[in-house]
Amino acid sequence: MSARRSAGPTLKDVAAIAGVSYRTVSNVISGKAPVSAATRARVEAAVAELDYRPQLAARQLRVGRSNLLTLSVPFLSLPYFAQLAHAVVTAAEAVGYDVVVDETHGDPERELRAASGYRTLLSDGILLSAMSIGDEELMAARGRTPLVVLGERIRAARVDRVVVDSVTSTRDATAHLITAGRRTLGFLGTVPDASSGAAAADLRLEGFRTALRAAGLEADPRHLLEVSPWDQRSPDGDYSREEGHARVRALLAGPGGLAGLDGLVCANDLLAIGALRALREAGVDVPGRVAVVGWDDAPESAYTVPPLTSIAPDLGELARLAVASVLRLVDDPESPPRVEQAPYRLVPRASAPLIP
Amino acid sequence: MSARRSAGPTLKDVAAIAGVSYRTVSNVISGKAPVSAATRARVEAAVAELDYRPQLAARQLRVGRSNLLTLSVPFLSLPYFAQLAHAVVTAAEAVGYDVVVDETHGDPERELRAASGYRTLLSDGILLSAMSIGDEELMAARGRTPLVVLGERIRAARVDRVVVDSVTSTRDATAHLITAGRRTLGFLGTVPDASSGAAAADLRLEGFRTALRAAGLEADPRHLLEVSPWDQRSPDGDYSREEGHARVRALLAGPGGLAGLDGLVCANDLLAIGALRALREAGVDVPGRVAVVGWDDAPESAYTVPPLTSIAPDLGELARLAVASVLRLVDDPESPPRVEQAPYRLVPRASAPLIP
DNA sequence: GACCCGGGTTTCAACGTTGAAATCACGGGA
DNA sequence: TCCCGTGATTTCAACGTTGAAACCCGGGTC
Repeated sequence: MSARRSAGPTLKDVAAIAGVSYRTVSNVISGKAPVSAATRARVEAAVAELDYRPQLAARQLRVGRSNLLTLSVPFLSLPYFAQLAHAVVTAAEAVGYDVVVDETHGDPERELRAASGYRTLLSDGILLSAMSIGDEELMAARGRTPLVVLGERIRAARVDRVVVDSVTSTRDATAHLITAGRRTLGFLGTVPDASSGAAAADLRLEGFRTALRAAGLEADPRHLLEVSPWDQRSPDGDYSREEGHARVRALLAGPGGLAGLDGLVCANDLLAIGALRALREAGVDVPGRVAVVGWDDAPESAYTVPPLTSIAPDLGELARLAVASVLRLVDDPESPPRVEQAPYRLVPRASAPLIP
Repeated sequence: MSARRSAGPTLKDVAAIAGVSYRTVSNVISGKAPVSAATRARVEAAVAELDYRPQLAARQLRVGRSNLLTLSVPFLSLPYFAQLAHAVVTAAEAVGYDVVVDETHGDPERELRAASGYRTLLSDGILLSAMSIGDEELMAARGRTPLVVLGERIRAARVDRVVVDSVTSTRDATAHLITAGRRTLGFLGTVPDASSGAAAADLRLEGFRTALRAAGLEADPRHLLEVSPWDQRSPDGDYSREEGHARVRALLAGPGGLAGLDGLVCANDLLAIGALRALREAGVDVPGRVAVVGWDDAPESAYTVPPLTSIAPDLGELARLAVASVLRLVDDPESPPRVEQAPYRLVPRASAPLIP
């Protein structure tokens, strides 16, 4: 026997029981038109009896809205994106929207498909956290669905974006180390090829350099630690704890060892957590000998040994701005693109105390 | 000026350009009916020219499927649920489904709403990870939408479930400590009120006790550490690092102190991570004096100090089983409910070595 | 040469909802 | 008494797609 379509009562079924036209039932449910108290009561009873639920597909077909947003991120399993997803779901819910989560695994093809709205045809808007694709590709691939880009990888002026300023935030983090008296600073997380790598990392490196310049310092090239190129098969990408661990261990094992390094700025918290482990394994005191700062303020960063000083982006605000932006585009597709900034703050912890 | 509906070309638009009936365009796209090579080419050209995308709402209305599943979890920001969401999205994608993520915050009302399918009317099935509601409530609230429950909180026979065996897994973890020579064991994560608390925690406690009994041991009641009741406002629930930290600190500060405790089984990794911090702060050597095991194998657990021994549920398999179950229900709503088990394994790390 | 077959294509209707406009009931004002 | 207005309700059509069935046409078959 073939599986029948799951029936489900319709407006007409409810109407039949309540003894009214199905349009009246619709009126009761939507509240758009006035309905007498008596009929309203009858209709509501019938709705309850049948456990009627409006069929969103039909409604969407009629009104052209699905009240669904798509959030596209590389990996939901990374703390940053998990937090982001949490924030976006919360922000969307506050305005009556649900969120479809799409994972791109950092695959350029999947990111393009996400930008085009391919798998998500029924969503009213797309929030895309890009990791592999560039401006031109994005602009070429985007479809009619309103799109807001999260993060600084994309810099095209013609698309809406919500960002946290990587340059100034990392500058602040670096300045924090300098204020604490650190003079020989390193950066963990440079990327081999600027075009294929994560742009945010470049910007953070730029912020690092800006702070050094402002203090009249310069970084030893040996202290700019490059991470491995992106690997599709790795579930964690190249900004992982493993990568941080491996890079710092390599530095320690290298000819110069630490070579006087007394402060390490990491492109994100996971790298920093890996770095902490490598330093600990080598018996290097943190923060005594080397101070460490991260970027993300992952929940676990308050529980590392020592607790990690980090840049905490305001993801709640980021999500609210992003949702507001995309809904603005839904209302008015002609609305000119904007770039909005979400705030951040430096969270000082023991890995980089102000008094050394 | 009112915002116009975002137009978007339809089958008819494509048909007009290609010079065929719109039904033929549909045939080309669905591939259900044979189409000559010539017309296929013309249609495909027209599709490309207009950048046509089928309107899923209309398709869904017609065929009664949305190819959308809803995953409902308490908090996406907790590592376990983030990993779970990742696994579910991946498993769903493999069979052509997208996933809508719903966060309940552990709110019973929201869990019931999720079970009923209220906010997710257009999804073909629901995967619910319940935290607050019980069997009867769930059975009363569930609607027509196929539902699969994840986890052991719900024990009703009349609903499909996919679980990881909490009792035997925690028994294994406890036995691991006993094998390593630990004799005075404690459990972190008992819940004050069995009915309102997390059932998984009860089962894990049961597994803990089973292992003790099998070894002829008994737990000192002082070593059964109860966590605070669930608090809606806390973003992390009662199974948090903070809670683990606070409870173990309280034990250490109490009259008996550790009182000989040499092994601690934790209901999840976050509690264990908090416990590790409290022990470290008090100068208690782990694993020298106290061995610690967790449950979850959160990614960060490999990077704690010392690295945490943990039970690793196979979430990939869990997700695949869950998706398969719910799709089976979609195909055949009458299909009798099943309970399926996902495997787990013990991941030994330094916090609980076999040789003390 | 009439008939059938089947690939290719089209016509028709329906999925469940809502905007727009028509209809109805009723009471108050002229 | 008649008309109007307003609140309440209904009729009508349409959103874009697909299942079912009809249609068309050229090539065998007898």
